[in-house]
Amino acid sequence: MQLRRGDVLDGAMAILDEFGLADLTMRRLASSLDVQPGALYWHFPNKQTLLGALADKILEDVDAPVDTRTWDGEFLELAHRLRLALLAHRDGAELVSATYASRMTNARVRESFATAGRRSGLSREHAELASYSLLYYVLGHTVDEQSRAQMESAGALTRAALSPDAPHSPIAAYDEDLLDGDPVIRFDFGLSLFIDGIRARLKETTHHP
Amino acid sequence: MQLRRGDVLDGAMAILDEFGLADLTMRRLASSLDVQPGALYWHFPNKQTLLGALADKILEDVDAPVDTRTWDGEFLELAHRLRLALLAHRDGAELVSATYASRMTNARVRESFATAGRRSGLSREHAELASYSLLYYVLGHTVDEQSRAQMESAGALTRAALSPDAPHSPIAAYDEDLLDGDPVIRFDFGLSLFIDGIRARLKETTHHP
DNA sequence: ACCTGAACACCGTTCAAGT
DNA sequence: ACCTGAACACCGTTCAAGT
Repeated sequence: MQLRRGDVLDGAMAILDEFGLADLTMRRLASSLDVQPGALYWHFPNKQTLLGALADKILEDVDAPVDTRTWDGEFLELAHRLRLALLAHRDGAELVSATYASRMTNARVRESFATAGRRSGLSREHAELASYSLLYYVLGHTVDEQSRAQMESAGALTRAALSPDAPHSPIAAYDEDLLDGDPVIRFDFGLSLFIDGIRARLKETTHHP
Repeated sequence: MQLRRGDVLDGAMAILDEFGLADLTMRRLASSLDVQPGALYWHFPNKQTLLGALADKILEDVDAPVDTRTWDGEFLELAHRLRLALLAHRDGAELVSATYASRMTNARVRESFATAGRRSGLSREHAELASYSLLYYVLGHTVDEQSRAQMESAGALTRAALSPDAPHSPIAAYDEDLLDGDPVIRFDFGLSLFIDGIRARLKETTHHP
């Protein structure tokens, strides 16, 4: 039977989940689908585009309508959904973050953030800016969280083993306990910083009109 | 004369600045230094470590002592320094962001953020968490800003030309003007969100002790 | 101690030719 | 329309052997 665009994407997702982003090569993907590498280039112009489509698939349901009456609840819901979608696939955060940076993924999630920002009372410009800030935070946090989790499951690597050059600074040492806290609580802290920041901005502009 | 570790780093930085991260390969670096590729592996165990050292060099002066009496001024100063240091080299933001994610760069900048957070009155735990949030924001913002600037200087590529698959959504259309605003103002907006968020948290804990 | 030469095991992409 | 075969121009890394 013929190879379909969807099959290529499914095969790519399977390799991602099982072996990670580093092993997701066009050649490996081709051989897992029992075709020659060149065959993939009939369905996708290049690897970057394929990864973009994969990122879109990961983010598929994140921007579904939110059932909340408060704007801050909407932010929280969207941010949590995004985080969970990224964590649902091995290297998911890294993949989406990289394809977002290369503008190969659609920006629907960010637009949802912006819509929530408008609902809060922010101007269009400020809502847009806030949406970028929030996206950067969620992506950065989740890339970090996921890579830490994967390092741990890969055999409890120490910081020293990973960067033998850098002297283990005394400040870095007391990090440990914090890094081991509940990831959702850590995530929510940054989120609350943002939301409180937005709230402060709203008060400012409504008090002297 | 003999090849020194510093020469390798200088050569790497020269390639980065002239040709970008994608062209910074071990083979290209070796030939620019008139040595065989294998020679580099006497000075650095692998490419990742070399990039880590390069990232550290880019961040060298960011965490110098800050001469400000207010904690928010300290945050602003550090964040601005970090942004400028990243923008000072082609693909600097991408490089530092990637090596930070792979934990091959020392985290001194983040620790400076954390110190400023403590000075504001935040608990150690909250100061640490805030420092991560701020770092994610600055890195994400600056990667985005730099890649946009480089796209523009590379010949005014349109969004459509870069991602021919994704339908140009109507919402994305009114972005344009915002994206063209003063980058520093855009940057400061996100920063102020954070700082106001921290301020809100401080009020909370000091009002009912 | 520091580097060469040469190999190993890969990459992404292109494209004439086949069906 | 969809894919094969085969090539092109690269990668990072290793390691015996040289000086």
